[in-house]
Amino acid sequence: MSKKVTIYDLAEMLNVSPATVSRSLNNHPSISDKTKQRIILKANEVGYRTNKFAANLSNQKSNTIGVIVPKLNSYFMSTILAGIEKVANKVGYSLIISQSLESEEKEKINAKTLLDSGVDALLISLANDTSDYKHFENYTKRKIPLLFFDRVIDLPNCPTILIDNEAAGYEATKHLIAQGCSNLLHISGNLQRTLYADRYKGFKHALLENQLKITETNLLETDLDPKNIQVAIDYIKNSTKKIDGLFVASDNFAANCIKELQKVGFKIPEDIKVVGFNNDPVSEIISPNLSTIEYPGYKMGILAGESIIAHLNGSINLQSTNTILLRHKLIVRESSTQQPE
Amino acid sequence: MSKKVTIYDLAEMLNVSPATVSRSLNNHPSISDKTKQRIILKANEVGYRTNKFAANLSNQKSNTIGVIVPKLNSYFMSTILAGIEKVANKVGYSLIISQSLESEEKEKINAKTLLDSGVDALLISLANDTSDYKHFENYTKRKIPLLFFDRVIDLPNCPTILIDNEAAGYEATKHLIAQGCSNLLHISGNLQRTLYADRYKGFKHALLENQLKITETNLLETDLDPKNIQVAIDYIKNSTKKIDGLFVASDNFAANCIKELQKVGFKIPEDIKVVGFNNDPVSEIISPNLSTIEYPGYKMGILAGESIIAHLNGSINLQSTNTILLRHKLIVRESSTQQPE
DNA sequence: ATGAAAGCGCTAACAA
DNA sequence: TTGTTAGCGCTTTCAT
Repeated sequence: MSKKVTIYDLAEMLNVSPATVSRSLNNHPSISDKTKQRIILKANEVGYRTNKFAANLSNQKSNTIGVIVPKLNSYFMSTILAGIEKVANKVGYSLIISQSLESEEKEKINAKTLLDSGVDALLISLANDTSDYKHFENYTKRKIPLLFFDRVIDLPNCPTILIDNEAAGYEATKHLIAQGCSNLLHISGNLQRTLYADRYKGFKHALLENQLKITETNLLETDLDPKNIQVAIDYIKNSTKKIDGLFVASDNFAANCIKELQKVGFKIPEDIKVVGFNNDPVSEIISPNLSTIEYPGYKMGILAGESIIAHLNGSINLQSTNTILLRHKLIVRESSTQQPE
Repeated sequence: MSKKVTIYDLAEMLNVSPATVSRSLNNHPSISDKTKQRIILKANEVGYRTNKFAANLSNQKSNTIGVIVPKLNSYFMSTILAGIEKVANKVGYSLIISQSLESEEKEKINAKTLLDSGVDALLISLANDTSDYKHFENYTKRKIPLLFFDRVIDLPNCPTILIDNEAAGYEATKHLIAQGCSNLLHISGNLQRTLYADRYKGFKHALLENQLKITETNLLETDLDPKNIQVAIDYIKNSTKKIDGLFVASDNFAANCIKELQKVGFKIPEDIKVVGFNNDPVSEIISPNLSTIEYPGYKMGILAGESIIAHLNGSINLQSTNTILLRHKLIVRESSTQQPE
């Protein structure tokens, strides 16, 4: 009874050929509606389920999209994933998701595994660690479309989806300066990733534009892991010139900074004004509420999914659209403004 | 050059049979080490990659585990997923992840899709909506192992991994009572899910034990979505008896409650003491810091992954171990205690 | 220790 | 419109 029924079984039951069954099930135009109906009816009746293994082998495609993210358990990433999943699922693609845990080595292994699994396309946000991109060559070689989002790299023919990080960094910093800050610190992620490098660029641009000196003391490069928040706190406490403005490349890290700074007696925003990044829900929970850059994660996921699927369907040529920039926005809250009362 | 090389190609190159190649690549004992080496060497040299489609078809298994979660973009869920992914990946399983978005209908579709994709096992945390479990029958019928975590249901032969929600609810409530609360409100999730029903049971148990009357006004059933926080705030504001203790089934919702209550003039913990659930990072960001129940999400993921893999390997029989309870812990912070100063 | 050959279940080119 | 048949690439039984 639970023996699997194949198209051969169906063919036999209905006195047609397996090919006719296959065509009917795939709604092939050359089959008469009548037999189509007959076959589909029977198929449902006996609980026929197509064997994807066989179909995949025959088609050399899997209706599956691979995704590699640095970490699954981050609000930002899981929001992007939710967006990707939403669109992929709608059109019948499944997602094979894996995490690199910020390790280049694991990213390479994941890329290989996904390649072997026969994913039709790969979406990826790079690990901080990654400095060599050979593991993607197998994809391009086999013409498997590759799309980078958020943590991107410019590879020939691989589209990227991101925001204008430099502009965002510039706006955040300019805002801090406008609020009266003159000794700014930027807490950055790994500068090897262009998104962080770009935010830093924007930061410097704003300083320069306002005749503020830039030295290496204006930058603290970290892994943005709240576990290591103490490094940042110590840096700020021990800074020779009193830091009065903080631009942090992640809300989560920024919120933890605020909390810890408050513990050691700093007043936010009076002593130090803070702007974060991402508009994570935590930015509205922390008190004072955190100024930040709105980063449309869900939308980015939707767009990444849609782009790759459109490409797989052949309806657009991704090679030509090489970079998609999403709109960001500075959101000003209490953490960076003079309190009126 | 990028033409795919098969075992036939290798066989030809090395003047052996495809069978020998296949056996060598799978490290079959009956092949001499010498030819094994020769074949593996050649395979690497020419960049041979096994075609999973063909292997899957032949083996009728995919080295793939399906996962259905209510929402991808929740700290708690993505933490569990991170745990599952970690162990699965280590032993060569890939994860196909999909989200039900709290809809029974989508859960059913996901279950079907994953079944068709030929997952070797399914891990699932139920949608709030789900009230009928027929969509899992196809799995049990085909002897595909099924494991429920967090949002579980008792199905024959399906193990479940969860914490003792009743005990946790009891402890949280008892703690509030010990802190002097006498008019408690429990903000629950959908009571159709046993985890919420159990927390509520524990809540009632604690009230009863302390001779506190239980009426329906002690319970507010919600979807725990911060978007709908206002419902809870209104409920609290309009309550005839002044609520002085709040046990909320989610930290995220609890944190938003605190924030909004403060906005309308309530003092936390002076007016209302609050205990949340999950030990989400937000619980240490909100001020006052939120008392909560530590819920070992990452560990739950690890365990879910390990259990299902052990079962797939035949090394343990999951049918016998039907329920795994993880340890929880009440964490007391400022949101539920009298401030000394 | 190795090889020959029959599947696994579906698809598609070619025929009818 | 439908059927025949040859793959897709790997695994495995049965010989040798």
